[in-house]
Amino acid sequence: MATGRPTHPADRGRPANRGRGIPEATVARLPLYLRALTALSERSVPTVSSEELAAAAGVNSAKLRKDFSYLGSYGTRGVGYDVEYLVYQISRELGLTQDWPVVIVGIGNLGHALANYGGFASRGFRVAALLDADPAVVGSSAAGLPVRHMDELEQIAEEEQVSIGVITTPPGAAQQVCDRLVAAGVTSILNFAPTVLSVPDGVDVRKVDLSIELQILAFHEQRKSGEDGAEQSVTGPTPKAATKLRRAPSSGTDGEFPAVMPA
Amino acid sequence: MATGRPTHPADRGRPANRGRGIPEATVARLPLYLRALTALSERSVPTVSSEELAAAAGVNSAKLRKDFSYLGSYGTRGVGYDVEYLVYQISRELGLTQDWPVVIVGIGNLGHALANYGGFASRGFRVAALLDADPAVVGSSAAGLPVRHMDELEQIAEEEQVSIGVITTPPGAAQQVCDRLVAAGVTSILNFAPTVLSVPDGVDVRKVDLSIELQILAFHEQRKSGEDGAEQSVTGPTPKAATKLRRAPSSGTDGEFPAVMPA
DNA sequence: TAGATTGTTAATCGATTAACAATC
DNA sequence: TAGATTGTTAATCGATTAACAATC
Repeated sequence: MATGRPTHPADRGRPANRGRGIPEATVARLPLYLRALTALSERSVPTVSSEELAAAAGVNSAKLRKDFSYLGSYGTRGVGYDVEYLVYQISRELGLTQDWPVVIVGIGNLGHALANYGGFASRGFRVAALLDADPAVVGSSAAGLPVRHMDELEQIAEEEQVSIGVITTPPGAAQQVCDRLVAAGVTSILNFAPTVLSVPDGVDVRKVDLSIELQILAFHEQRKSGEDGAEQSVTGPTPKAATKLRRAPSSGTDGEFPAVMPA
Repeated sequence: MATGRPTHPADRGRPANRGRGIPEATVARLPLYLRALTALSERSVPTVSSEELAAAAGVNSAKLRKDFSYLGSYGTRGVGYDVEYLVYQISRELGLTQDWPVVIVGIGNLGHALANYGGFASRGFRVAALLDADPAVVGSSAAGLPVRHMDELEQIAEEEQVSIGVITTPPGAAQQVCDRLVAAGVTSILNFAPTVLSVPDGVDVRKVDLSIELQILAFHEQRKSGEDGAEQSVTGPTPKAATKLRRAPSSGTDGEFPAVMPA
C-alpha cells in the first residue's frame, strides 16, 4: 500500500468504548505507541501491522489492538495501520495537538535536565518559564531561558494561561510550591519531589520518583543471587535488633534532593 | 506503647503468601511505604496504625494491610506497627540492607542530577562510577566523583561487582551502552533513554520516561476544559489531512535528550 | 474487660490474553 | 479469490476493596 490510504468508512464518530472513557492502563501506554510510531514516521514507513508495532513498543499485539479499539477503528483489515494517521489520532487523544505552556519550579540539576529535555517540546509542551526562589539561581539561564523569581509565578501563569506545573524542588518546599501553583490556576502537577502532595479536588498530581524504580530493580536482583527462592534469613532480626538499622548519615529530613531552592 | 515492643510470636518463618512471591503491584508500593516510615522514624514516632501510614503514603488502608500481609505478620492487633521494625523488614524485602554498587552512564544534566540524588545513597545504592564517552566530559567531576571513560567500564564492573547500571545517554547510544553493560556482567538496568532496549533472558530492564507522565497529565487536562465529555471534534481529520501534522523542527531522530554522549 | 486494630476472606473490579469471525 | 490482519469476544488472571473475626 503506497499512497492509497484506507477509506475509513467508520471514521466519523465511533468511540467504540462503551460507557465511559479510555482505561487508565491504555492511556498510560499511548505515549509508548506514539514514540514507536514517530520513529516509523521518521523512517517514512507508510503502514505498520499490530504485530510489528507491538514489538517496537514492547507490548503484545493483542493488547495493542485492544488499546486501539478504545480509540476507534483506525486500522485496515489485511493491511495494518496508516502510520501518519495513527500518529495524529493518538496525539489528538492525548491532547498533544495543542500547545501546553508549562512552568518548571526549582532549577537544580533535574530542573535543568527537564528544561533541556527535547521530549517535551516535540510533544506540544512549551516551557513558559523556569522559576526558582534562590536569588543565586535567579537570573542565570537554562536551555536558553532565563530563570525567573518565584514571585513572578502568578503573573506568568495568568498571562500564558499555564495549566501544568512541574515541581523539581527539594521535598521541604514542594507542598508550599504546590499550593502556590494551585492558587495561580494550575490544575495539573508533575511532582519530582519525594513528597505526597495534597491538592483540592479537580487538581491532578502525578509523581515521578527516580529512586523507586531502582528499588524495584534491587528487589528482583536480590532474588537472582538468592537462587532457589530467596528465603535467605527466614528468621530475621527481632524488633529489638531492628532498631540498630543502618542509616545513611544524612542530616535532618530525608534530604533526597540536592539543595536547590531554600524558599 | 512506649518501649514495650510487641512480642511477634509469629516472627520466625511465615511467608504468609501462598505459592510464589509478592505481587508486582505490592513490590511497587513498598518504596512508598518505606519513605513514609522513614519520615516517621526521623520524627521518632514509635508505632503507626495502618490507617495513619496509609494516609501518609497516599493509599487506602485495606490495600496497605493486604500488602503487608504478603511480607508476614509484622503488626500487633489493637496497637499497630512498630515503625523501626517495619522499616527494617521492608528494607530487607527490597534488598536495601545490602550495598548495591551502581554505574551511571551518560553524564549530562540528568546523569548529574542522579549522581547528586540523595535518595540513592540513603537506600543502599552506591555510585561506583560515572561514565561517559565524550572526552570533553571525561575528567570533569559530578557529585564529588570523577567522570571516567566508558572504556573503564569492564574493569570497574568486575572490581566493584556492579550488577546495576543506569543509562542516561541519548537514545541513539542506549542499546550499545546496554549491550556493553550486559557483557560486563550487569543484570539490572534502569533506562532513562527513550528507547526500547533488547536484553537477554535474566537481565531486568526498567524504564523511566520523563515525558510520559506529562503526556498522561495532558490527557486528563484536556478532558477538564472539554467539559461534558471531551468529544471535541468527533469527526477528526481524514487520513490525508493527518499527513500535515505539526511536528517540532527537530533534526534527524527523535533527539529527545540533550546531546551528551556521542559514542 | 472494653476498645482498637490487624490479618484475612470473599466479592468486585479492571486488565490481559488467546482465539477467531469479519473484512480488506 | 486467497492471504493477511484487524476488531471483538470471552475466558482468565491479578489487583482492589469492604467487611469482620481474631486477638492484642
